[in-house]
Amino acid sequence: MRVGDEENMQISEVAQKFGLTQDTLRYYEREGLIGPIAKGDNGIRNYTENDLQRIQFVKCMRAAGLEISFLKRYIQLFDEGDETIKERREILVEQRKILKKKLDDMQEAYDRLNMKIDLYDKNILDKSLM
Amino acid sequence: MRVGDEENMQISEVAQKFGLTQDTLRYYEREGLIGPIAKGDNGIRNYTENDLQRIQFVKCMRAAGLEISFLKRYIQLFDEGDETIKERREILVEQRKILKKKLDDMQEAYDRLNMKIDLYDKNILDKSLM
DNA sequence: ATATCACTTAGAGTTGACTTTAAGTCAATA
DNA sequence: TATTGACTTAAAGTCAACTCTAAGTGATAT
Repeated sequence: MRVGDEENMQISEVAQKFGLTQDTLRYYEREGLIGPIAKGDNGIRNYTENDLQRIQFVKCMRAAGLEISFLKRYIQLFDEGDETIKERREILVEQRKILKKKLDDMQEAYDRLNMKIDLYDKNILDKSLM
Repeated sequence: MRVGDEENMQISEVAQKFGLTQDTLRYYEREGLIGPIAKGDNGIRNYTENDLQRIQFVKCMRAAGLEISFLKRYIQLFDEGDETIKERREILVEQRKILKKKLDDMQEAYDRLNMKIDLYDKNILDKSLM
Protein backbone atom coordinates (compact mmCIF):
# COMPACT_ATOMS: atom_id res chain seq x y z
CA MET A 1 0.00 0.00 0.00
CA ARG A 2 1.08 3.51 -0.68
CA VAL A 3 2.33 5.30 2.45
CA GLY A 4 0.78 8.47 3.82
CA ASP A 5 -2.53 8.31 1.90
CA GLU A 6 -4.38 5.39 3.44
CA GLU A 7 -7.71 7.13 3.01
CA ASN A 8 -7.43 7.85 -0.71
CA MET A 9 -8.11 5.61 -3.68
CA GLN A 10 -6.49 5.23 -7.01
CA ILE A 11 -8.24 4.96 -10.32
CA SER A 12 -8.62 1.18 -10.53
CA GLU A 13 -10.31 1.08 -7.12
CA VAL A 14 -12.63 3.94 -7.98
CA ALA A 15 -13.53 2.36 -11.31
CA GLN A 16 -14.29 -0.89 -9.51
CA LYS A 17 -16.33 0.83 -6.82
CA PHE A 18 -18.58 2.63 -9.26
CA GLY A 19 -18.65 0.18 -12.11
CA LEU A 20 -17.09 2.71 -14.48
CA THR A 21 -13.97 2.18 -16.53
CA GLN A 22 -10.74 4.01 -15.82
CA ASP A 23 -11.10 5.54 -19.25
CA THR A 24 -14.48 6.94 -18.36
CA LEU A 25 -13.16 8.44 -15.13
CA ARG A 26 -10.32 10.16 -16.98
CA TYR A 27 -12.75 11.28 -19.65
CA TYR A 28 -15.09 12.81 -17.06
CA GLU A 29 -12.15 14.62 -15.54
CA ARG A 30 -11.02 15.93 -18.92
CA GLU A 31 -14.53 17.20 -19.53
CA GLY A 32 -14.59 18.96 -16.17
CA LEU A 33 -17.27 16.78 -14.54
CA ILE A 34 -15.01 15.77 -11.70
CA GLY A 35 -11.69 16.89 -10.32
CA PRO A 36 -9.12 17.88 -11.31
CA ILE A 37 -7.99 14.95 -9.21
CA ALA A 38 -4.84 15.56 -7.20
CA LYS A 39 -1.83 13.51 -8.26
CA GLY A 40 1.05 12.13 -6.19
CA ASP A 41 4.75 12.56 -6.99
CA ASN A 42 4.48 9.64 -9.42
CA GLY A 43 1.79 11.48 -11.36
CA ILE A 44 -0.87 9.00 -10.26
CA ARG A 45 -4.38 10.16 -9.37
CA ASN A 46 -5.47 10.10 -5.75
CA TYR A 47 -9.23 10.31 -5.32
CA THR A 48 -10.42 11.99 -2.13
CA GLU A 49 -13.70 11.35 -0.34
CA ASN A 50 -15.02 14.54 -1.89
CA ASP A 51 -14.04 13.35 -5.37
CA LEU A 52 -15.94 10.12 -4.75
CA GLN A 53 -19.06 12.03 -3.78
CA ARG A 54 -18.91 13.99 -7.00
CA ILE A 55 -18.42 10.84 -9.02
CA GLN A 56 -21.43 9.32 -7.31
CA PHE A 57 -23.48 12.36 -8.23
CA VAL A 58 -22.29 12.30 -11.84
CA LYS A 59 -22.91 8.58 -12.13
CA CYS A 60 -26.46 8.91 -10.85
CA MET A 61 -27.25 11.78 -13.20
CA ARG A 62 -25.64 10.10 -16.20
CA ALA A 63 -27.56 6.90 -15.51
CA ALA A 64 -30.68 9.02 -15.81
CA GLY A 65 -29.48 10.36 -19.15
CA LEU A 66 -28.59 13.92 -18.13
CA GLU A 67 -26.09 15.33 -20.57
CA ILE A 68 -22.39 15.79 -19.96
CA SER A 69 -22.70 19.42 -21.02
CA PHE A 70 -25.29 20.12 -18.32
CA LEU A 71 -23.25 18.39 -15.63
CA LYS A 72 -20.19 20.31 -16.72
CA ARG A 73 -22.03 23.61 -16.46
CA TYR A 74 -23.56 22.78 -13.10
CA ILE A 75 -20.28 21.69 -11.56
CA GLN A 76 -18.56 24.76 -12.96
CA LEU A 77 -21.16 26.99 -11.30
CA PHE A 78 -20.89 25.00 -8.10
CA ASP A 79 -17.17 25.64 -7.95
CA GLU A 80 -17.66 29.33 -8.62
CA GLY A 81 -19.39 29.70 -5.26
CA ASP A 82 -22.46 31.26 -3.72
CA GLU A 83 -23.17 33.94 -6.30
CA THR A 84 -24.24 31.20 -8.72
CA ILE A 85 -26.86 29.65 -6.45
CA LYS A 86 -29.79 31.17 -8.30
CA GLU A 87 -28.58 30.02 -11.69
CA ARG A 88 -27.80 26.56 -10.36
CA ARG A 89 -31.30 26.20 -9.02
CA GLU A 90 -32.71 27.25 -12.36
CA ILE A 91 -30.80 24.69 -14.35
CA LEU A 92 -31.70 21.98 -11.87
CA VAL A 93 -35.36 22.83 -12.34
CA GLU A 94 -34.91 22.73 -16.10
CA GLN A 95 -33.25 19.32 -15.96
CA ARG A 96 -35.94 18.04 -13.64
CA LYS A 97 -38.53 18.99 -16.20
CA ILE A 98 -36.69 17.16 -18.99
CA LEU A 99 -36.28 14.15 -16.72
CA LYS A 100 -39.95 14.17 -15.79
CA LYS A 101 -40.92 14.05 -19.45
CA LYS A 102 -38.60 11.10 -20.04
CA LEU A 103 -39.92 9.33 -16.97
CA ASP A 104 -43.46 9.71 -18.26
CA ASP A 105 -42.48 8.46 -21.73
CA MET A 106 -40.76 5.48 -20.21
CA GLN A 107 -43.63 4.73 -17.90
CA GLU A 108 -45.94 4.73 -20.88
CA ALA A 109 -43.73 2.30 -22.79
CA TYR A 110 -43.38 0.18 -19.67
CA ASP A 111 -47.13 -0.05 -19.21
CA ARG A 112 -47.51 -0.90 -22.85
CA LEU A 113 -44.94 -3.67 -22.63
CA ASN A 114 -46.71 -5.01 -19.56
CA MET A 115 -50.07 -5.07 -21.29
CA LYS A 116 -48.52 -6.66 -24.34
CA ILE A 117 -46.87 -9.42 -22.33
CA ASP A 118 -50.14 -9.96 -20.54
CA LEU A 119 -51.88 -10.48 -23.87
CA TYR A 120 -49.18 -12.93 -24.90
CA ASP A 121 -49.76 -14.83 -21.67
CA LYS A 122 -53.49 -14.92 -22.17
CA ASN A 123 -53.10 -15.88 -25.82
CA ILE A 124 -55.28 -13.04 -27.02
CA LEU A 125 -53.19 -11.47 -29.72
CA ASP A 126 -54.59 -9.20 -32.35
CA LYS A 127 -52.75 -10.16 -35.52
CA SER A 128 -52.88 -6.66 -36.94
CA LEU A 129 -51.58 -4.93 -33.82
CA MET A 130 -47.98 -4.86 -32.64
CA MET B 1 -56.02 16.26 -52.83
CA ARG B 2 -54.92 13.03 -54.43
CA VAL B 3 -57.78 11.01 -55.90
CA GLY B 4 -58.69 7.52 -54.77
CA ASP B 5 -56.71 7.48 -51.52
CA GLU B 6 -58.55 9.89 -49.27
CA GLU B 7 -57.87 7.75 -46.23
CA ASN B 8 -54.07 7.53 -46.61
CA MET B 9 -51.41 10.03 -45.63
CA GLN B 10 -48.19 11.06 -47.22
CA ILE B 11 -44.90 11.50 -45.47
CA SER B 12 -45.18 15.18 -44.57
CA GLU B 13 -48.50 14.60 -42.84
CA VAL B 14 -47.20 11.59 -40.96
CA ALA B 15 -44.09 13.45 -39.89
CA GLN B 16 -46.28 16.29 -38.65
CA LYS B 17 -48.67 13.98 -36.84
CA PHE B 18 -45.95 12.20 -34.87
CA GLY B 19 -43.41 14.97 -34.50
CA LEU B 20 -40.81 13.01 -36.43
CA THR B 21 -38.90 14.24 -39.47
CA GLN B 22 -39.45 12.80 -42.92
CA ASP B 23 -35.84 11.67 -42.82
CA THR B 24 -36.47 9.74 -39.65
CA LEU B 25 -39.52 8.04 -41.14
CA ARG B 26 -37.57 7.00 -44.21
CA TYR B 27 -34.69 5.90 -41.98
CA TYR B 28 -37.02 3.74 -39.86
CA GLU B 29 -38.36 2.19 -43.01
CA ARG B 30 -34.87 1.49 -44.36
CA GLU B 31 -34.02 -0.17 -41.07
CA GLY B 32 -37.12 -2.35 -41.23
CA LEU B 33 -38.92 -0.80 -38.25
CA ILE B 34 -41.93 0.14 -40.30
CA GLY B 35 -43.26 -0.69 -43.75
CA PRO B 36 -42.23 -1.17 -46.44
CA ILE B 37 -44.70 1.60 -47.12
CA ALA B 38 -46.73 1.18 -50.33
CA LYS B 39 -46.02 3.74 -53.00
CA GLY B 40 -48.33 5.22 -55.66
CA ASP B 41 -47.56 5.44 -59.37
CA ASN B 42 -45.53 8.58 -58.74
CA GLY B 43 -43.30 6.65 -56.34
CA ILE B 44 -44.63 8.56 -53.34
CA ARG B 45 -45.28 6.82 -50.03
CA ASN B 46 -48.84 6.25 -48.92
CA TYR B 47 -49.15 5.47 -45.23
CA THR B 48 -52.07 3.26 -44.24
CA GLU B 49 -53.82 3.17 -40.87
CA ASN B 50 -51.84 0.06 -40.06
CA ASP B 51 -48.57 1.82 -40.89
CA LEU B 52 -49.55 4.62 -38.55
CA GLN B 53 -50.18 2.17 -35.72
CA ARG B 54 -46.74 0.71 -36.17
CA ILE B 55 -45.14 4.13 -36.24
CA GLN B 56 -46.97 4.97 -33.02
CA PHE B 57 -45.61 1.80 -31.43
CA VAL B 58 -42.07 2.51 -32.63
CA LYS B 59 -42.26 6.11 -31.49
CA CYS B 60 -43.40 5.11 -28.02
CA MET B 61 -40.67 2.51 -27.65
CA ARG B 62 -37.95 4.78 -29.03
CA ALA B 63 -39.01 7.57 -26.67
CA ALA B 64 -38.36 5.09 -23.88
CA GLY B 65 -34.91 4.39 -25.29
CA LEU B 66 -35.47 0.89 -26.66
CA GLU B 67 -32.92 0.17 -29.36
CA ILE B 68 -33.58 0.16 -33.08
CA SER B 69 -32.04 -3.31 -33.29
CA PHE B 70 -34.55 -4.70 -30.80
CA LEU B 71 -37.49 -3.08 -32.56
CA LYS B 72 -36.25 -4.37 -35.87
CA ARG B 73 -36.01 -7.90 -34.50
CA TYR B 74 -39.41 -7.76 -32.83
CA ILE B 75 -41.18 -6.46 -35.92
CA GLN B 76 -39.44 -9.03 -38.06
CA LEU B 77 -40.71 -11.81 -35.81
CA PHE B 78 -44.16 -10.26 -35.77
CA ASP B 79 -44.32 -10.38 -39.52
CA GLU B 80 -43.17 -13.98 -39.58
CA GLY B 81 -46.41 -15.02 -37.89
CA ASP B 82 -47.63 -17.21 -35.07
CA GLU B 83 -44.70 -19.58 -34.75
CA THR B 84 -42.63 -16.71 -33.33
CA ILE B 85 -44.99 -15.88 -30.48
CA LYS B 86 -42.88 -17.54 -27.81
CA GLU B 87 -39.72 -15.77 -28.88
CA ARG B 88 -41.51 -12.45 -29.16
CA ARG B 89 -42.81 -12.76 -25.63
CA GLU B 90 -39.30 -13.54 -24.40
CA ILE B 91 -37.73 -10.49 -25.94
CA LEU B 92 -40.52 -8.29 -24.66
CA VAL B 93 -39.84 -9.57 -21.15
CA GLU B 94 -36.13 -8.91 -21.62
CA GLN B 95 -36.78 -5.35 -22.79
CA ARG B 96 -39.18 -4.79 -19.92
CA LYS B 97 -36.43 -5.72 -17.51
CA ILE B 98 -33.97 -3.30 -19.11
CA LEU B 99 -36.62 -0.59 -19.08
CA LYS B 100 -37.44 -1.23 -15.42
CA LYS B 101 -33.81 -0.74 -14.47
CA LYS B 102 -33.68 2.54 -16.38
CA LEU B 103 -36.92 3.70 -14.80
CA ASP B 104 -35.48 3.02 -11.36
CA ASP B 105 -32.25 4.85 -12.18
CA MET B 106 -34.20 7.79 -13.46
CA GLN B 107 -36.53 7.83 -10.51
CA GLU B 108 -33.49 7.93 -8.24
CA ALA B 109 -32.01 10.87 -10.12
CA TYR B 110 -35.40 12.58 -10.14
CA ASP B 111 -35.77 12.23 -6.38
CA ARG B 112 -32.29 13.53 -5.93
CA LEU B 113 -32.96 16.57 -8.10
CA ASN B 114 -36.13 17.22 -6.14
CA MET B 115 -34.33 17.07 -2.81
CA LYS B 116 -31.59 19.26 -4.16
CA ILE B 117 -34.01 21.91 -5.41
CA ASP B 118 -35.76 21.77 -2.07
CA LEU B 119 -32.50 22.51 -0.30
CA TYR B 120 -31.87 25.42 -2.65
CA ASP B 121 -35.33 26.75 -1.80
CA LYS B 122 -34.73 26.43 1.92
CA ASN B 123 -31.26 27.94 1.63
CA ILE B 124 -29.63 25.03 3.40
CA LEU B 125 -26.78 24.17 1.08
CA ASP B 126 -23.82 22.12 2.15
CA LYS B 127 -20.88 23.75 0.40
CA SER B 128 -18.99 20.50 0.05
CA LEU B 129 -21.87 18.54 -1.44
CA MET B 130 -23.14 18.76 -5.01
C1' DA C 1 -43.04 27.63 -69.98
C1' DT C 2 -41.07 28.36 -65.84
C1' DA C 3 -40.78 28.29 -61.17
C1' DT C 4 -42.04 26.26 -56.85
C1' DC C 5 -43.02 22.50 -54.00
C1' DA C 6 -43.27 17.93 -52.24
C1' DC C 7 -41.43 14.20 -52.87
C1' DT C 8 -37.60 10.51 -54.36
C1' DT C 9 -32.70 8.14 -53.85
C1' DA C 10 -27.92 6.83 -52.32
C1' DG C 11 -24.64 8.01 -49.61
C1' DA C 12 -21.95 11.18 -46.68
C1' DG C 13 -21.78 13.81 -42.37
C1' DT C 14 -22.91 14.83 -37.43
C1' DT C 15 -23.37 14.28 -32.46
C1' DG C 16 -22.68 12.61 -27.81
C1' DA C 17 -20.43 9.64 -25.09
C1' DC C 18 -17.35 7.02 -24.67
C1' DT C 19 -13.30 3.61 -26.00
C1' DT C 20 -9.13 2.33 -27.98
C1' DT C 21 -4.44 3.00 -29.44
C1' DA C 22 0.30 4.10 -29.20
C1' DA C 23 3.91 5.26 -26.66
C1' DG C 24 5.72 5.97 -22.38
C1' DT C 25 6.87 6.01 -16.84
C1' DC C 26 7.47 3.76 -12.58
C1' DA C 27 7.44 0.23 -8.81
C1' DA C 28 7.44 -4.42 -7.52
C1' DT C 29 8.46 -9.13 -8.20
C1' DA C 30 10.90 -13.67 -10.53
C1' DT D 1 17.96 -7.43 -14.66
C1' DA D 2 13.96 -8.24 -16.94
C1' DT D 3 9.31 -8.48 -17.18
C1' DT D 4 4.87 -7.61 -15.36
C1' DG D 5 1.24 -4.59 -13.97
C1' DA D 6 -0.76 -0.22 -12.96
C1' DC D 7 -0.64 3.86 -14.22
C1' DT D 8 0.16 8.25 -17.56
C1' DT D 9 -0.82 11.19 -22.07
C1' DA D 10 -2.79 12.95 -26.62
C1' DA D 11 -5.24 11.76 -30.17
C1' DA D 12 -7.75 8.74 -33.14
C1' DG D 13 -11.57 5.48 -33.55
C1' DT D 14 -16.27 3.61 -32.65
C1' DC D 15 -21.20 3.33 -32.22
C1' DA D 16 -26.14 4.40 -32.41
C1' DA D 17 -29.31 7.16 -34.25
C1' DC D 18 -30.19 10.19 -36.84
C1' DT D 19 -29.55 14.28 -40.29
C1' DC D 20 -28.04 16.36 -44.28
C1' DT D 21 -26.56 16.77 -49.19
C1' DA D 22 -26.81 16.35 -54.04
C1' DA D 23 -29.18 15.31 -57.79
C1' DG D 24 -33.36 14.18 -59.67
C1' DT D 25 -38.84 13.56 -60.80
C1' DG D 26 -43.43 15.03 -61.29
C1' DA D 27 -47.57 17.94 -60.27
C1' DT D 28 -49.36 22.41 -59.69
C1' DA D 29 -49.43 27.77 -59.69
C1' DT D 30 -48.05 32.29 -62.31
